[in-house]
Amino acid sequence: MQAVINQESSNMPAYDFGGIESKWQQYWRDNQTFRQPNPGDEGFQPDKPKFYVLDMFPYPSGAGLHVGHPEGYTATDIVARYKRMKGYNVLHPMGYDSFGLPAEQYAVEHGVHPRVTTAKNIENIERQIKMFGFSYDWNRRLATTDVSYYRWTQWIFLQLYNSWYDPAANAARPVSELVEKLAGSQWAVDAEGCIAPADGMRGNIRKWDSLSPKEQSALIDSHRLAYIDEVPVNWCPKLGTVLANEEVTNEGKSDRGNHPVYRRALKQWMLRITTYAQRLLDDLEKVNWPEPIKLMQRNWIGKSSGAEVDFPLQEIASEDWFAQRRGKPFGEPLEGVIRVYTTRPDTLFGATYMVLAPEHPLVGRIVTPQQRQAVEAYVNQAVNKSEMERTAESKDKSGMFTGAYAVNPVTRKPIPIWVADYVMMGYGTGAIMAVPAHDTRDMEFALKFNLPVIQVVEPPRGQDWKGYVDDGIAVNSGQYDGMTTADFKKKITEDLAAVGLARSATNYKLRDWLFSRQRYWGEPFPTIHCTKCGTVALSEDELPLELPEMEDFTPAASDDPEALPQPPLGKVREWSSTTCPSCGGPATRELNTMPQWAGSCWYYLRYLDPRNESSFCDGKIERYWMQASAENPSGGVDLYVGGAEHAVLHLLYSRFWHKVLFDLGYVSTSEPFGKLFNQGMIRSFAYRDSRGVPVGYDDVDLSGDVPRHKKTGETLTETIEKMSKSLKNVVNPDEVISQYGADTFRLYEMFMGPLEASKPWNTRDVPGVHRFLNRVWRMICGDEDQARLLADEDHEDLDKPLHKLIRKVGEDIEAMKFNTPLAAMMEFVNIVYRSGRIGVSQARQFILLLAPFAPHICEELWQQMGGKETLAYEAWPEFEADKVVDDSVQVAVQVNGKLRARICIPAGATAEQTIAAAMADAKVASDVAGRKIVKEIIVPGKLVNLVVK
RNA sequence: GGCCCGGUGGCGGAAUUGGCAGACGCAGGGGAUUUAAAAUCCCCUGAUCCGAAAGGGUCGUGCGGGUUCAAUUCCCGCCCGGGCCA
Repeated sequence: MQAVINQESSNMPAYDFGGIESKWQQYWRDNQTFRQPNPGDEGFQPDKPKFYVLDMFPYPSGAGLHVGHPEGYTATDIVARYKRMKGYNVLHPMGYDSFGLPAEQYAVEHGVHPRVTTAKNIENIERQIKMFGFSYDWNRRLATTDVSYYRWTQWIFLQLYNSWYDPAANAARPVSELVEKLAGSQWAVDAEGCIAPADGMRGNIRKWDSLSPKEQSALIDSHRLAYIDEVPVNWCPKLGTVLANEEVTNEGKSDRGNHPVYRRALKQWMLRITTYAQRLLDDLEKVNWPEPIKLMQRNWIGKSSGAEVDFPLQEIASEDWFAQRRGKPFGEPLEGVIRVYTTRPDTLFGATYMVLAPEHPLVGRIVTPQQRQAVEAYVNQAVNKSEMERTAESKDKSGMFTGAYAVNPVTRKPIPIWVADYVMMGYGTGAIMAVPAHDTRDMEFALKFNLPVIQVVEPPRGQDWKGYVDDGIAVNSGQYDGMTTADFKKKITEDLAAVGLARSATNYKLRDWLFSRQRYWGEPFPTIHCTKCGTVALSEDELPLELPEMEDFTPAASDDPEALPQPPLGKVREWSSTTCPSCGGPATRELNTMPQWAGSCWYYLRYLDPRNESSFCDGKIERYWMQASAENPSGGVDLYVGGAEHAVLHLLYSRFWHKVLFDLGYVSTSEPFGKLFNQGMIRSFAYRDSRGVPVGYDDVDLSGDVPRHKKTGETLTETIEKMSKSLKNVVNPDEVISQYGADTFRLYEMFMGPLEASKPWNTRDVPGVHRFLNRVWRMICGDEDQARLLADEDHEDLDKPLHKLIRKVGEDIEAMKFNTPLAAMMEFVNIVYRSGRIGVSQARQFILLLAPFAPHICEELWQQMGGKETLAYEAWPEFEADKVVDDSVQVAVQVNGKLRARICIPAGATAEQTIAAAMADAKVASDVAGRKIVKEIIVPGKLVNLVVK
């Protein structure tokens, strides 16, 4: 070891980041440094604890990587490298979310097959990712477009299709179990088609064997977790596809391309995520996620509780009718009854009219002849509107009187029934009681159509009751006057339930998941449609169902809103026409494909066992990598890092699939991601001229006190914005790396600020961290001008700073703080420079601390100091407890809260000694002189505050 | 409109969560080295006032109040920016 210190040969070259980075990247590749064996593989070390650290995999767009991607990837890489040095088996994979609409759109526009453009984009983005030297186990690489991957996506779809949600087990169960129960008569079907244990049933029961085969299969289909339904969807003729609500803008245009979107009822595959609403909500308690993300998921699931209340139509609402309801069960609504869902049953006395959703089946039945024409016209235009257009509170309310009346079950007064598009068929029962006095939208509607407004809630003093929507005290509510909102809700629900007019009910905003796209570039559904047998699923051994080759895969785009959807797959006749696996007759394949979310729903599981051909993932391997630990009590991925833009959809869909797989026994944890961390967005400076036209960086002169246009000299405005091509403020990682190297890039992104914060990229600051790496290099190697500071013997003065640094860096990485340990390492290097030397063993420890952040330079310096192989598996340095405490401490002395002096006293000084030392200070003494000390506050080792009068 | 984040020097940010505000870095200034420049090394750098200087006073974490010996941190009200949901 001593031999490496040779002051004679201090003519080392300067820090050559380019050479060092390619050298070590090649070393890692050649030596398979980051290959992580699975349990059962050769070289697997079962005695080590495990750590699964995952990045949200990128969509390989044509534009390649932007600076936001490597921010999260660097953070996870630091954690992965740190954990390896701490003795963990670390799973750290990377892959590509390569299906989806953008890939196809790109391919459509450029006239190249999506497979070709996708492969090219993956190649490019992988080249970019590899420049950063991340310690991924590239053997586990996957892409959602790989046939060997999507065959298992199809397989999971089959599991969904072949399962139903058993309310008794509160879990998904195989459909075969359901059929068994029905066939064995333990379970039966009631009049409304609900399936339940037969012995608890009342009313008309239908037995399984009394049903025709068609009825049987319809009954089963209506319980599958994947089912076909005719639902109003966002149909975009121009893109030739339906879009999810979140793919439609507030203006009712397509998120991509800004084309008009129409509401249209289409037969679509749906996933019954709503059956999991409660568990998706409850299990948020188990996971270590940022609270705002949990809150967003809770809001999205949107649980509310209230009551369902029946309002009879005026013509049937006799005293007899009400009397007959008494004591009767509150089953499906009877003929002539409008059932509403309300979260505010306490405002029933203020319900002055009712509103049906335009799609409500009763609309056509109750409308009076005089009103029929107007109502039908209204309904026809309303169903074309998007949900966004209909629900926006700012939107002018519209509606139409049906001519019919219902009777308010508590006041027994007739109230008019309207139809209006601000009521959604998909929420609650599709009908509401309107209480204009205490509901914002009902109030707007009542004002517009001149409907009565009755106060039933008394707000706290000083507030206007009109439009008061919060809790208060009941008024104008007969015997209930004076009750608080909470008590009233409970009481009236009970009272109405007793007379057969209401029941308490829970509602979720969450809708079932629309799972079809009229596109080519997605996973084909492993199902066929047979005229005789209906929808039939392929069996598992028929997978994968590969996408057929196609020349012209463009969807049939049209400007005609009435145009029928024509999925591109329909053009491939030889593929689409097939035979029914059930009856052998002619059949067609499902022509829709799955949405992009499908592939990203479960990729974290495939990484565990990516080459398995007989299963999506081996159970033993899954149990090892997903097992719970003290730091990760829920189990699952130990650390998942990505942008907050996936807070709701991807993370909710993944959790849903994972729970289904859990219920069916395919995975061992109920939650996929134990710990989630959201990185902030990296934005950058954008410059605009006086007309507001964006100006690119090449044309901006920043040398003066204000930014100016280089050519015209015009003063420019500077803002911080999301990077986008149109703003000309995109920073390209390739350029930064070629100029400063990957280590500098990694350091800069970590040094910018907290990972979770949104922060501006400022290219001006990049040389700062580069300078730091140069200083580290020269500290150990020196260069032409400067001798190294490395010495054989340890420098005692560095002991305490080094051990404090070891503690700090470890603690901060554990806490996902990456900017502060770098600041601390800079301080340490500054100390070394000032003190003039560092011992080689001290330098080795320092390099190990820096290695997760800047791995290439550290590998090189490690080798320079005698390391024979990679430092990736060197033990993380341990700090010594006695070396992180100071002998003496500086204590601030305040008089009446104002800083007056700083004194240096031995650590562990008593209160008396501290006060004495403080009083001994001339400044303090003169300040206190002649005044009475009323109070002495002592914070040991930190501060003394003398309160004097 | 509701909910959730955030607002600290010229800039990015730090502050053990109630205990010395401004670590570290950028930008700026000074010095050393150099024929010179770059690079490098060392020092200074919140504002303001007093002082020739050493030094010292006052103000200061979006704004206004409050709690406390002590508030960037806790409470109330407002302003601004961002996100999510309407």
